[in-house]
Amino acid sequence: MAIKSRDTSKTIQESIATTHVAALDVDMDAMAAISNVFRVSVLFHNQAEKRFLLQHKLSFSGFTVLWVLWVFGKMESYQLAEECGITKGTLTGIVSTLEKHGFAERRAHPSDGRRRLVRLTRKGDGLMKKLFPTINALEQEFVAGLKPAELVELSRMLRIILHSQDPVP
Amino acid sequence: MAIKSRDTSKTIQESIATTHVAALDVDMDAMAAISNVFRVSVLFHNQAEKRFLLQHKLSFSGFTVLWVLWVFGKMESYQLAEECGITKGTLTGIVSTLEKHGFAERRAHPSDGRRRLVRLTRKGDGLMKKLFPTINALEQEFVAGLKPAELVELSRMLRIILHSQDPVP
DNA sequence: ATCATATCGTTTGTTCCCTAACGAAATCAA
DNA sequence: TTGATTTCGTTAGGGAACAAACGATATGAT
Repeated sequence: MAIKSRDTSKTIQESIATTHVAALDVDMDAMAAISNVFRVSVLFHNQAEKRFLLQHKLSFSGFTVLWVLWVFGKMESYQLAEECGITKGTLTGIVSTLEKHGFAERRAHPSDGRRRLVRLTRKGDGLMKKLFPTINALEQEFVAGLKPAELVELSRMLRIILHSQDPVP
Repeated sequence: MAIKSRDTSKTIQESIATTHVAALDVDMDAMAAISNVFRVSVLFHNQAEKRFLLQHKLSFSGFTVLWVLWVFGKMESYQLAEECGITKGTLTGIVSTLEKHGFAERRAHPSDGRRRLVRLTRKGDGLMKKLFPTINALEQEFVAGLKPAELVELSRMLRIILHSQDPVP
């Protein structure tokens, strides 16, 4: 059985791309880093959907919305959209889908007739209790090849990127 | 003027999430790492689309297809889809959009009547020559807060994750 | 030569995602 | 109090994403 963990070689795609743009004035290291962030992101997204989410009629986006509701409790739509990183128009569709499957519900705001409150149903809460550890296990599986110190270092570097892109108020 | 680079503190979202799941048996470091990979990915995607791509009637996916065509030359559809990490059905739609805007074109395969060859038009090639350095500049902007050695280390760790998820043939 | 199977690109149907426009409700001004 | 503006959530339209099914073509076996 071949040992495949701790393989740090370039992927095929990375190698070909590197060769092709070698003549241009390009920062290869920056390109490699961002490209690999994308690949990990897409890979995790697909794995999570196929292995755990779709069998519950849940898209990754739907799971994200449920997760935010689970962590923050009931929320108003515009906050929820902000937190999930999507627009309010998109959120309307996702919450409608979640409502159709009985995972979330909309309520009227007690004092403001324009606003709606979104919250988990009992069914949605139960689903999250079951699903969250599963997703976390997948996260562990993804980073299993990294040493503990490396893992912390990875998060730290990503945070540097995130903070550097913070909108200046 | 506040110095905001090299900020390695947890984001607000990370803090709240951490507190909420503290009681559960959860690997916080794995959760933080994957979550932050996602945030960087979404952030870059949105910035690239809004600042450089949409003005050319190009989606991020469309740009990806164009990029692969630019690097690999003309390709058959099924290879192109594979390389872009999307399904062939999705690729049909994207190539149709690219064709509509004159960036790419479909040709018949010389010997196999089922296959199609996709390639850049002159207009598409010119667009990539202009766009690629711009995107690379955004990549540099994103990782500007990292020291050169850290940047290399970041790519290395992401590759470990990618290779660990390689499908076993 | 014929029939069965496999492969390739497209189409179909659902969901997601955005921007832009809209109606309802709240707020503010005069 | 009336009228204008702002702030909500929803809707509309287009592109993107997937799986599944569908023709057309190629290839294989008999």
